[in-house]
Amino acid sequence: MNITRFAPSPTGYIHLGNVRSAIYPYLIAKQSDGGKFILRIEDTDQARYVPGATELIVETLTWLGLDWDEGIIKGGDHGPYYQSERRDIYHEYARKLIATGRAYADPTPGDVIDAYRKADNEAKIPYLYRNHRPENMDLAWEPGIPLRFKSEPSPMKWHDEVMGDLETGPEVMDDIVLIKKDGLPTYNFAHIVDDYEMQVTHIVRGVEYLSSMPNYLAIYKALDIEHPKFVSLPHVLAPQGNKKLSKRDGAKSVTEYRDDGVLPEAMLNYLACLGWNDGTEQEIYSKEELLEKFSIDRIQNSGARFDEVKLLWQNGQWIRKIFDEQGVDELYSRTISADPASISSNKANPTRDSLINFWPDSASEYSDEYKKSVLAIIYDRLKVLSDLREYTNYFFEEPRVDLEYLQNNKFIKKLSETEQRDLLTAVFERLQTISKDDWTADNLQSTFNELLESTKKKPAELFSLIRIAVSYAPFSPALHLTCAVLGRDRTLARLNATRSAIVNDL
RNA sequence: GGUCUCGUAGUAUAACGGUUAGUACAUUGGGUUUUCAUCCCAACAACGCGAGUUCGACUCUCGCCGAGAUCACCA
Repeated sequence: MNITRFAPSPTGYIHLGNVRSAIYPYLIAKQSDGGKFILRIEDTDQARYVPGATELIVETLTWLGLDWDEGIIKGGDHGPYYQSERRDIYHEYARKLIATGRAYADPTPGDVIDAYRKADNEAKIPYLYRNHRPENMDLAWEPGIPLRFKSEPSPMKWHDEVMGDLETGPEVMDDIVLIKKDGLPTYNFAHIVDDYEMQVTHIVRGVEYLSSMPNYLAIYKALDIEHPKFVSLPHVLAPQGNKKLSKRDGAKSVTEYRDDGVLPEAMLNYLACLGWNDGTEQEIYSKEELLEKFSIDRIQNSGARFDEVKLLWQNGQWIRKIFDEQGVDELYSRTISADPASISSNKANPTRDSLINFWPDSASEYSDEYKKSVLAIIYDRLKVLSDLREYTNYFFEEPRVDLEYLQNNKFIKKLSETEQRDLLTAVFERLQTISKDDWTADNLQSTFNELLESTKKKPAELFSLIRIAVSYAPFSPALHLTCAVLGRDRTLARLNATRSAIVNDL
């Protein structure tokens, strides 16, 4: 049975680099029988605390469908799940270390410590606090005085589930701070206590913690507790350069992608496969398939670059997949609400922007049924749902007649204006004979084919002319489908409007 | 600087020590009764370098080079 946790600090939004360290532990926990995924908030640094960050974390996980079994909001047997509320627990463990002589109170002022560091750096010797231990090592500790670990340097060996067998020499072990002046623990100490208390079996975190491992291992040993398995994830790199993805360099938050119309399925799929694969050539994975196929030993151990183009490609695949497998109603529900799940499952914590509308403003006065019929013919060319705003205007508002549009078209510009007028007249008159009841895509298709014969025009010429006359858009779905959805009245009116404009121009 | 990690096409990746080094995105070209997109076909394009082990190395070992991480009373 695997117990894992996602333990972010509430210091801002969650970007793509962070989410993977939520997805993988989620998969590891949920693919084992009775496994648990815990959400713990590491808020021991009050200076970096950003109001609203916790809500954003909850919102992101909920949107991605990474529901936790234990943690904030939900509760559980090992709470509280905010580290700031677990002070007494940390102090209890701290006193154990003091009792065994493995921790000491250190009142040395910060500026003195800085001076040590500066001197060592200038002397070009590695700065290690253990070389500067205070004179009085027996000072009684009480909250208000920093508490340090008393290291006993030795070589360390350990196993990492991703990186393999690792080892370091004694030179990296030091007297790290366990409890800060404000009485709260450092991450270094807090996570060890919490993971033990919460019975975590796998610590999944970024490789940046690798260099602290020897110190952590020493603390586990000093506390005489077993450590969980370590799963170190390589970095997600920014599109440019070789830096890891970071907020500083403008990494977008997960919620920004949601607001652009990226589906949670696609985000989960893309990120899970960034640095992991199951050895087959499969590209599209649902959450269920990931749960079935994910394995720690196939996690990549080199950094992976984030590629937005591929994310958007996968999103396009997912838009089609959802339409094909779950139907237009399901896809439509995604276009009017980015996250229906968060609204129902998270009433206690209503989130900002939980209702997102991806349609053009002019669509608001149209029925759901009409919008669904538009969606059904345009969905297979969407990369993100917000493409609807640009691609579907002409279904909801009258396009502006612009003859230049015709003149700039590579097919239509070959036709004279009189030819254009005559063709539109012919099309108009033929379509007029179709009754409202018979105005179906199939009938329109055969009618257009008839017109092709009777006018002796190439499809590229005739269809482009009609297409532009009814849409004035750079592109549109297949002509017969577009006209069928637009309806008889609108199609005829638009053909007529363009024809009149040409006549006036002559 | 110390310590640690990583290194297959532009990107993400595959390949019991034996393959014409595979796949996907991107790019380029072509095909489908219109456009854009989808879809289909094709092309381009990679084992960082050097030794060693071996009949044979992308794969194992060592060195080098390159890239990254970390060295806080931040996580």
